[in-house]
Amino acid sequence: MVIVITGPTCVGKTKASVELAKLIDGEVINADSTQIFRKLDIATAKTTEEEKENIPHHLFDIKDIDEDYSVFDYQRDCRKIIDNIIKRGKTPILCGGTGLYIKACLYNYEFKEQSQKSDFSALSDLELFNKLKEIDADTEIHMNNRKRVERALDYFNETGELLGKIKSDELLYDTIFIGLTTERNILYERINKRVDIMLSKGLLEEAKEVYDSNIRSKAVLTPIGYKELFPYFENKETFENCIDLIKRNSRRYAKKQYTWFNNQLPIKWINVNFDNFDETIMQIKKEINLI
RNA sequence: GGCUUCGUAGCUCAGUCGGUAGAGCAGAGGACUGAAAAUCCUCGUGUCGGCAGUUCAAUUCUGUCCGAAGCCA
Repeated sequence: MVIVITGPTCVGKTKASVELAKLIDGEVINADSTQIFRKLDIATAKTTEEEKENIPHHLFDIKDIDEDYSVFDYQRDCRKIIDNIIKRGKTPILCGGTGLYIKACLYNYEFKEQSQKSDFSALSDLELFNKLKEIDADTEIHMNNRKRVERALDYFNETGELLGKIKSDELLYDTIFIGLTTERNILYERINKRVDIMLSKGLLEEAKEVYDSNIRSKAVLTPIGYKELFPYFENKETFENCIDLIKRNSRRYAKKQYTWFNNQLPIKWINVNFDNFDETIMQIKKEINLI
């Protein structure tokens, strides 16, 4: 059986995964797109060595920030590790908030091995969209979502299939999806407070290091907590405004995660008891035993 | 105490030469197969500070009261 511990940012997934692993002889697999990368520690709220409590952890710190990594890679890597853990008689616990990674790994998402990005830069958004309309007259992809329009065209050229109309509703593993949650305003307070805690742990220094590296890869520009501080390093924005932006983007991220989870995964939601976390762990355990 | 300016959406403000109002931000909802902490879409009724007057009609003009800021005593 595979256990997924997910939910919005800042609900205590990390802690829950370790506590649960201790209880059921499990191993934790990272399901967070940003914690894949080395050096991105504080901003991504990565599990520290101390927090791991000797529980095996997988897919953390496996790439440098100038390297590329995508859902395709994750699917391959994660499945390999899941199979290995199960073979050894232990329980894999996927822990993280990147819904797409979780779904791509556990469901019958089919990616083709050889994929190339075409150069569409000569075409305007409208021209590109019209090309997509030719192959898929009633596409649901919006014209302004250029990234996805381009991907749909490439996908059609490679596979002859229409992106967005692929079925992926078959679960490949016996899985239980646990979603940790709490009231929206409590979560937002926690997020705001955590950014301040991150600062006290050295977020500014970490961000400065990333900034000074001059690397502007996906790994650097995707997480919340670095790019927002760049204007401050360039004296274009006040420190306070940059920090507020980090908090705001984190709150929006949490909201978007709810939208995704509620519409894409069969999640069993559990209200976190922050004052008595053991009780929360017991609730998770109870859910697992029902299976 | 006197004078001046201001009071409009959760916040910052715009506007109505009198016909009950709209931007940005915040916020909410949604989409989702190689950037997913990404990318993209949709959503604005609020005693226009209170009361009274003029008017067919006042958030807009007038008076007064309340509140805020500034200047003069």
